[in-house]
Amino acid sequence: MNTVTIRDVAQRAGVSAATASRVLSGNPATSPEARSQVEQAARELDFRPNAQARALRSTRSDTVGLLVSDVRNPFFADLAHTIEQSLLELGYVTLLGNANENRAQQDRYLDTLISRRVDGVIVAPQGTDSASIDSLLAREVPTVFVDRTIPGVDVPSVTTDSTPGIRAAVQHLVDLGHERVGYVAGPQSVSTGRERLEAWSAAAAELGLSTDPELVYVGDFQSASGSAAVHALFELDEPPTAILAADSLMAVGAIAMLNRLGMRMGTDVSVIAFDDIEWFSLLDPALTVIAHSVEEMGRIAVQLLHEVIDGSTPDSVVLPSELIVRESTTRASRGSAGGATGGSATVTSATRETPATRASSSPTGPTGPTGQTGTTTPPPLGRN
Amino acid sequence: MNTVTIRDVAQRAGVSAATASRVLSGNPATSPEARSQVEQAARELDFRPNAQARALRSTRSDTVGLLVSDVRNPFFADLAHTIEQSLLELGYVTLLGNANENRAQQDRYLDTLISRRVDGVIVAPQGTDSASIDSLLAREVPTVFVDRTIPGVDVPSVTTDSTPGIRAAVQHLVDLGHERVGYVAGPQSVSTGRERLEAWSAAAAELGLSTDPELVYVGDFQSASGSAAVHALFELDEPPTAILAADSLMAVGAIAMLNRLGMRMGTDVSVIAFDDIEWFSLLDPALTVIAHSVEEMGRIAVQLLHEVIDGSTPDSVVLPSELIVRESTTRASRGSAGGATGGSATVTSATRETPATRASSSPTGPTGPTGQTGTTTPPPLGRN
DNA sequence: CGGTTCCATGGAATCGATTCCACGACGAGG
DNA sequence: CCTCGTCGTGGAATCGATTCCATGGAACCG
Repeated sequence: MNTVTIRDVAQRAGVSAATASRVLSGNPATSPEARSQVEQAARELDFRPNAQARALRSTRSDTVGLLVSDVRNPFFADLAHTIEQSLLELGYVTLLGNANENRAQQDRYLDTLISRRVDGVIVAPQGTDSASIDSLLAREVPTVFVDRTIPGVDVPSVTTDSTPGIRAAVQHLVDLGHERVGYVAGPQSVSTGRERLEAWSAAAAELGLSTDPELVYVGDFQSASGSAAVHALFELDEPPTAILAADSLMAVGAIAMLNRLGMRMGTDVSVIAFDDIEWFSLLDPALTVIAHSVEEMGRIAVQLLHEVIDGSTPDSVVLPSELIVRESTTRASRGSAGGATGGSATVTSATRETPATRASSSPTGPTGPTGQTGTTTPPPLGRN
Repeated sequence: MNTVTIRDVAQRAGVSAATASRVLSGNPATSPEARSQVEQAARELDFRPNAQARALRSTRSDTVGLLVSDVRNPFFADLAHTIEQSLLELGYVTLLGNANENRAQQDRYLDTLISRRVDGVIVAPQGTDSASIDSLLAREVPTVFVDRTIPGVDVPSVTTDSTPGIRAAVQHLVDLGHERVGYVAGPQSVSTGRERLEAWSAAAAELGLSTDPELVYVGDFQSASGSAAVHALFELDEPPTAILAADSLMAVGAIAMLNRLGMRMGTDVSVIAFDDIEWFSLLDPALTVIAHSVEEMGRIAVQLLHEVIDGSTPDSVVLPSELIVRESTTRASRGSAGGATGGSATVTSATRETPATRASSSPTGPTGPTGQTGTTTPPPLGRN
């Protein structure tokens, strides 16, 4: 590895290393001649400052660590993308790590982030406690939680309030005459898994769905568990007439298993997924979903981190969720009688989602606090 | 930021910094007492070595840069995932960057990777030339190309030979009676975009599809261009009866536009996509695709980089592609007469993909060289 | 015209871990 | 008993950029 140091640049420019450094870092205390000489020398030598040496001395690395649960989950891929873009605008480079929905791997990654002295960390945390997260906080590394939280750990966060979306979904299913609905829950070691299950249970009890515990299957946010859930739910004596999955990957697994079992989504079984993914509207029938804005979440996470790095302690933000009704939810069918879905191809494509089909959940006022420390009014939920 | 240095550890252990360093880096020239003392002190102080200082002195950062074109593209998300996991096993941390299918952003990222003195770089390169890539090579930074190459730049690479898959796809469409097929090409500034278009043109000419240039629409590997392509293709006087899209995102865009135009995939128009994505088989009808193994590609990329870092210059590897026939391709329909696809739901799900439906492309011998420097026999194509 | 301020500059210290080199102690072999 | 080799150890140099501090010259003011 050929290596050009600032001393080489200084020598070629006929100045000292100190002056060269000042020129290259934009320090105003430099003469025009020195400036042009150094800049030319740096260009000629294709000089790239050693970021390690710089960080060592100046205790800034201009690097932010981002730890997501699973890049292959489209929700986190989108999130990683917006966060990375926002950080780039602020001059930070992103060190992206993948926890694989696995606490050991999360901790391994956090340890290297600490070693690298990143300027800040954005985490979608696993589990309920973690030695590495404690370490992070003990060292006062600026940290922000995104999508998920850890109870009792006081860190600014951006999360989604799942309640309005789930409540609207339950209401929608009740309106369609469903009584037994299967719920494919996320892991109870993760805050979103717990909150969504609670919201589900509360809404089901209040709005009159069956609260039979057999109708709840606890998965792990990965697609295989969605398949397992559907398999289990349809072996019950009284199988459900609809399914609600707590994330997109489990929804994918669930739909795959429905197909395998020869059941037609929208006709035989209604399906709702949490998380709106671009291609969910391409399925036939198009999937009814509970949506929340990934872009918003990513932007706000970066903004919060920026404030934490600047020394303030911003309030946590809770974003709303909303139900988007498409075609995968229809009137409850007794036995396997066909539902009321569109039959011919042309009708199907004519009834695709329009703005009017959205049952939005009170997008005006702030959503209630969900155990967060401080809660500011959420910005309006925009779709890219 | 509380900071514990190796001197603090040494002092607490009653030894010098040199000895502490030796203990912590596993140097055998240490006494058992020193070892236990230092280890205990390090544990008590929760010492994390400053990776910057270490890298500065030892000229190793144990970090590899990975530059993909777009994390939101499921193909690259999967690729990033396998590469990251493989690198982790070798003790490297991955610095993931996103070029956004944009050369300026790619170069910006490569510059910071050079500054950080990463031990190696894995790139899916944009464009046909790049000052930053030249810089990389001039500095002799170990580099490997993945999925794509840059002509004339001699760097080990793992790529897919698109030819057999595309040829099989064309043959399949010819067998179904199609004559006019729309091809949604990738950007011609990217090697895969060029190679796939060439393979397409050659196969079309040879096997008897129309070579009308109006049937080729050049997109940019992102979904909006797939939509635009379909929009344009179906305004032709003689529209195509089938569509082949050169990547998954453009296929998504194309399908969305077909739906919007009220055309039913599989019935009115046959569709084939390059890249097999998990949920493509969930579409109804399930999508016929040209597949290649992401896991293989990721693993091999890491292995190549490992060899380059060790000082050898491994041969490039070319992986095969194969056609997987599902339900989105049916006999050519004249006008809008219905095709021969399954009508009832039960039949549809009964005819889902089985191993027997795969028309594999000579998986035994090595595929011919496609302009690569050296080409080794590709390993067998396994699916997770 | 003398003294003060301002400014560009270079020398040297610094960040924290690694590593070269020298030193003392101890055991073995002559 | 002396010497040589081995081994654990500490001091100091090192990596490369930044930054504190001192310096000398120019400009400015009374």
